[in-house]
Amino acid sequence: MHNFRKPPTMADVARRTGVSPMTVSRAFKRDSSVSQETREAVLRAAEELGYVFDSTASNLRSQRTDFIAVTIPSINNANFADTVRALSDRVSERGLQILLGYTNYDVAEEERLIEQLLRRKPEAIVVTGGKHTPRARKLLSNAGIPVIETWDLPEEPIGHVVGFSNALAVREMVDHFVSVGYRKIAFIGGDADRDTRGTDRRAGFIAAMKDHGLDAPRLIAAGPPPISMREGANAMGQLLERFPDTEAVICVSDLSAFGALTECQRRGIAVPDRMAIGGFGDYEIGAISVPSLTTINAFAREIGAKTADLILDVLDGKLDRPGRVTIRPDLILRQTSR
Amino acid sequence: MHNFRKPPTMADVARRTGVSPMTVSRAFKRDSSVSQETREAVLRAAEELGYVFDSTASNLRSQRTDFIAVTIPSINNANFADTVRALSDRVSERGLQILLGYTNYDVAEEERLIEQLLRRKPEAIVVTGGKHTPRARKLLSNAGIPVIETWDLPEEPIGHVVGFSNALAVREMVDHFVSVGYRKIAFIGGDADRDTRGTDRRAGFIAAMKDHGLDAPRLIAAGPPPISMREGANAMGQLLERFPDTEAVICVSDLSAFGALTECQRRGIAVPDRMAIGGFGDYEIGAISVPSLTTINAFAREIGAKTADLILDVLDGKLDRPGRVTIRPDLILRQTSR
DNA sequence: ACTTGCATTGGTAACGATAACATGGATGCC
DNA sequence: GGCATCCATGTTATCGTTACCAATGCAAGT
Repeated sequence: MHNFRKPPTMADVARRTGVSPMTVSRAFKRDSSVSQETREAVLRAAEELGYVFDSTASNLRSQRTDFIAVTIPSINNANFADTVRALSDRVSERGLQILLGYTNYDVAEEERLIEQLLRRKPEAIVVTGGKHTPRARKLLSNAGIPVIETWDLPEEPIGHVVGFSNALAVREMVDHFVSVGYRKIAFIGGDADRDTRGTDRRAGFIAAMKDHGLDAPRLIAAGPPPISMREGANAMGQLLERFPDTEAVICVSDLSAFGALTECQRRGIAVPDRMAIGGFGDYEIGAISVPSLTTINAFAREIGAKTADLILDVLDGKLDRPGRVTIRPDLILRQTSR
Repeated sequence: MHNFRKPPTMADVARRTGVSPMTVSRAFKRDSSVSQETREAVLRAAEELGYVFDSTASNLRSQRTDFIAVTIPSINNANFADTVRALSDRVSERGLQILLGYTNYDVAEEERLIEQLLRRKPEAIVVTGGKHTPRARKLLSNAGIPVIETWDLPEEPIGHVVGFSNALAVREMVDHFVSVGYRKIAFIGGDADRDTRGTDRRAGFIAAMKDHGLDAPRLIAAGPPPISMREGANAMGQLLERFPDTEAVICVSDLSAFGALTECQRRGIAVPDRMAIGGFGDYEIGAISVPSLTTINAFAREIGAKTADLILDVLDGKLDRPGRVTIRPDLILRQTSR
């Protein structure tokens, strides 16, 4: 079963093929100049020996790992997964591989993760969000590789940015809700000090309400992020008890919005007639639930794709100053609201 | 912004601290013997210089990467994400890092991915499923590292196994459905030739039906995996048109089951009275939807945790023969069935 | 006093690929 | 024919860390 001999190296393959190790190295590269027959002979010998290319040596000597480091808050979130998938698909065409880590929505954890990832010497690093510890900022700035902040529009970006304003996106929903007559509007989100995007959305909500001359006392904190469906349901329960006259609620994500919807269904509260609901993120569930969810499409896949384009441009030297790609989220009106 | 000097190495830190590079190296390891004050001096000097440990050199020299390679069918699936998270949390305590790749439910893609991952010289490799191309099997066998197949119970495992029988799990649901009186039971799954776990579940369904003396002509193929909520809804539509007298349907996952449920809701079909629905995977949505979904808990997190335990045992030399950890999925009865 | 043992530190070589440069031979052009 | 050019391949040194072995100093034990 196990093979206890030392695994073969390029030197072994070279000896067997009757060429130099350098030629073997070239044969394993895409576009190096090796004759067709030599390459085939090398690859055949490699296959016979069971040779497996050793990236670790290549990484050290060439000072290239072909890693793109990525941090996301949670591995179990369809929005971030969409972004990573689009990013991964795009950069893998160019031989780059994603090195993924998750922060649990915690900037201290993010700092640890960033340090760990940078040790692996990635070609670029993509972080979700624009809020970081001072040390994390410093690590990123000094890393000497492209840094891309996503899912946010930081005022003082570290390097490149591909994102959108969470506050403005929610504002758009508030504007619409007010325009169709809702006044007593609530917000369901996470605890203020953890989920920075959620906090931005809440801030956007409050500011927008204010601009319409409306107070915003109906704020339900559903716990530390991520806010699950279950927590959304519980929050809706709280909301109905504390502010029974609420007409509409905006939730920090479609997941909590769906949970809130189910709570209404369990309590026999008509949606949207007695209670309107808005979500965020355009998750699949919002499109298919009955009633379907009014939500905001943040174009998760597009964020990933544009991030990939940006990285490739920078690595190709086609972009020498920080790029700033702004995504415009889209309000999607469905059955849970007028 | 960018720092164009060559980044500092251990030698630079050593010079600044007034010790040898070897001592710097030791100071960066957890349990190496360096005096407390030396370590602190080294770390201080490193911080001042902005030194970042270079894993690539370490990996080559020590022949250790501290990577655990993992392949999953899709990055956007809560079950696999749960497994990866549990695995990651557990092994990261020991300084190991997950190197993740996804196969798009395709064994050819899996083969490419496995080869790519093995080049990075991981300490162990975890694959989802027990079906692979012959070359992939060979690559894994010859890799000289622990191989763990998960989410399945292959008859001829390559190395270790942490999984369950997809066929038996579905059988349990069929047994229950029959015991409470359903006879005309359908199955909604993916196309037969791609999703191997889905195919196993379908096979388990057919076999179980047969054992009850029941035919199983009501098989809806909803397309290539993964089967989304939308596809589940479409499949339910097809089912209702082709087999209108169906009493119950078992879906390949909770996602398609929820989609099927919503289609019933749109068509005014009472669940479970006129149509019972069963899912698979115990996703959050199944617990919270109205009505809540009868499903099968495959213990995704436990698979990840036990895989981690197994890997750590093997790496510690505490396990010298292939391990086989069998998970027993659990039938969860909820409101979409009797 | 002398050995033994431990804790701490240092010197040297090596991990396995490839960047940089060099070379031999074929081909093209005037 | 002579010279430039290009293609395919070889030689040498090196990327930055750490395994391995050695050495020093000091405390404890006999």
